[in-house]
Amino acid sequence: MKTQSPTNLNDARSRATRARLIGASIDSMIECGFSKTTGVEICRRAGVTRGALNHHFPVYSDLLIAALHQVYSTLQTEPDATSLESIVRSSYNNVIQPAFKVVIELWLASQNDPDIGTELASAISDSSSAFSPKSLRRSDINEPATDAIYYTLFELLIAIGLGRATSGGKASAHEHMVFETMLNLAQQQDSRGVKNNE
Amino acid sequence: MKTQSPTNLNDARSRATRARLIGASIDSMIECGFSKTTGVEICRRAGVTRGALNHHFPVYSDLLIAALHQVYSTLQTEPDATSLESIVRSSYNNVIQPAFKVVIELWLASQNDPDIGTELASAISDSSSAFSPKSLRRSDINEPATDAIYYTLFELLIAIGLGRATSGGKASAHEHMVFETMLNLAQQQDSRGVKNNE
DNA sequence: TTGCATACATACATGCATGTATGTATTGTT
DNA sequence: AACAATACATACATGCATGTATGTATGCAA
Repeated sequence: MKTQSPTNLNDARSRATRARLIGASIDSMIECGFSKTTGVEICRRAGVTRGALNHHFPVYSDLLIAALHQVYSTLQTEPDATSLESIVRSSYNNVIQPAFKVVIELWLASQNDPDIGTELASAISDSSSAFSPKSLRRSDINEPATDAIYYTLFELLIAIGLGRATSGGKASAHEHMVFETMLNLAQQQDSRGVKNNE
Repeated sequence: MKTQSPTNLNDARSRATRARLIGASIDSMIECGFSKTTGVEICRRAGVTRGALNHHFPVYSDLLIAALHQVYSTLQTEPDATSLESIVRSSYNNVIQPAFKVVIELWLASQNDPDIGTELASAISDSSSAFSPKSLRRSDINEPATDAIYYTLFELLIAIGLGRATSGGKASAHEHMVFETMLNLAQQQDSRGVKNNE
């Protein structure tokens, strides 16, 4: 029978091995990039053989999809943010995470190899929902004239993330200046929004 | 003797082959990315065999360095720009070039593989001189308080370049809004600079 | 025209990643 | 206890990129 006790030993072992493979995939993509993240490298980091990887993920791209879903789940913008400023702060905390480099790597990899785009299509759409400018847009304000501010802040977040990704995860000397500028823009927009709603 | 007529046939042939190899390298890096740009792929595009590549570039990284130098030479910001706005316009025309993707690819590749960073160190320093925020800073204005504007514009240029690189070279639906915002920021800064100089 | 250097092309050996098939030990079921 | 399924490890074959060695044709100089 398929039905087994919930504290199945094999099941727990499988989950642990899967988690280690997924974690090793993320670490490898952060440190080695997308193209140098190979099955051999993942198994080396996870401390298992390729037999284990093939057993749990017969289709290699499924492992990458699982890893990407885990990355995106940790990079979700706070959904209950009320002001644009708070959304900017929350998103900033996302893009400065080392895992954000994986998102950028995937963008470029799927552009360089269309097959990757199709194989990881589900993960990519997940990405857009987590980082789309829509998450930056307050539902109570939607004037076309102010879209530029939202998109500009969105682009600046991406740029900061790229800067971190290309600097070993460390902030550049001027990152804080850019962040302060972003906060100013967000606060101005927030105050305009309040005035418009009054 | 080494001294030959300036219109040496062999010399012209060599230059032509080198140019084709360098051009094929750039094209491959734009279309296939850094990691998938291989000696085989370059030779296939250039229409020569790997023997020719090895003859002209016994050290493979020398070919990449030559290709990157050519990329950077075509992405130089206009040195005689007078206003910040004109510099932004000029830099914008650079980052929307397909070749700018090569710059981003190199940033990530050298981060993923430190060996690449050391091998292509000369090309990378070339990059910093071509895209450093210093090129955005007017020599007549250098107030620390206004640095944030320059760095913010710099980051936005990078973000636009990344957006192009991850969208097949085509502009996103909101790119023009961001560009207009950048021009506004630049014009405001320009007018403040004039007032300060009066 | 003879000899040498240049500019390639071809061929072989090596390393690495992947796909796949099979062996094996542990776990779970009856 | 016997059988079967799970969770691996090991081994083999293949493809691709690279390094290198050698063959060869053309240009150039004496």
